[in-house]
Amino acid sequence: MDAVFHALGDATRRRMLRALADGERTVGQLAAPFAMSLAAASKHVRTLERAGLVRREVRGRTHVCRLDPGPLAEAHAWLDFYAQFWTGRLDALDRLLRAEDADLPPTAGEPR
Amino acid sequence: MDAVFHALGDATRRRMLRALADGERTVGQLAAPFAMSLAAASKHVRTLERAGLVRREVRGRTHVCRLDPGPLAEAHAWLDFYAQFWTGRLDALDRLLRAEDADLPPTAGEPR
DNA sequence: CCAATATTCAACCTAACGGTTAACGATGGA
DNA sequence: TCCATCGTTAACCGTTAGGTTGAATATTGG
Repeated sequence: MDAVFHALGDATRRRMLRALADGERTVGQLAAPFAMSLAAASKHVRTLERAGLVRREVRGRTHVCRLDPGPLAEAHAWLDFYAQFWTGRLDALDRLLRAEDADLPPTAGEPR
Repeated sequence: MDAVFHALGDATRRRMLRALADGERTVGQLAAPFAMSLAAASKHVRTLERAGLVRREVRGRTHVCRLDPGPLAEAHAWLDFYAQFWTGRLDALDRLLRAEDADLPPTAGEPR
């Protein structure tokens, strides 16, 4: 999760993902739109790969990348928890029910 | 967007958000569950604040924080674009239609 | 007024990030 | 075979991140 959000926290990498949403891309193709060295772009691809967002297939001398949406789905699901706060119906009971599966219970009942 | 995903890319800050989902918390209350100095926790709160995820109200000598779900909704919407890849119905036409409002068109039509 | 509390600030450390350039390895094509 | 291409690796650089400690600031309560 850390790695996923960290990977998404960079506009270059987000744009690479957008490119991959249109289909397979080689590292060179992913790098092309950016005013940076291929080596730098290669590092971004590796970051996406380590986050599980990209899978790579070495075809000859080119590395073909494709999107792995799994971690994106997880991130989406994580954010889903907070949907109660931006959708109109933020029912207090509903929020309380969902609070049961929170990360930790160290800051328990309503303080102050 | 960079700041939002970056803020989410740290487990400490994600847990702080979870705490805030249960209601207002002071900086001290947010810091309590963690084995780190208050100063360190204070930095995390500031990071969340700069990302727009937290709003702070100085009440006397305590700083009361509450969740601002706006940026979370934006992040959620950004990820929504990729939902087509993890939901069963990844219709090629649908994907093409959505691709129109992509970040940039530099890597245009299907290469290779 | 004084002391405790809540929080930030400043200085410092180490590690990671994002970028560069240069060299290397492997592949593909003439 | 020779050379251009694709991509990674390594070394380096400046900046940022995340943590510490210690001092400063403001507020509250007695």
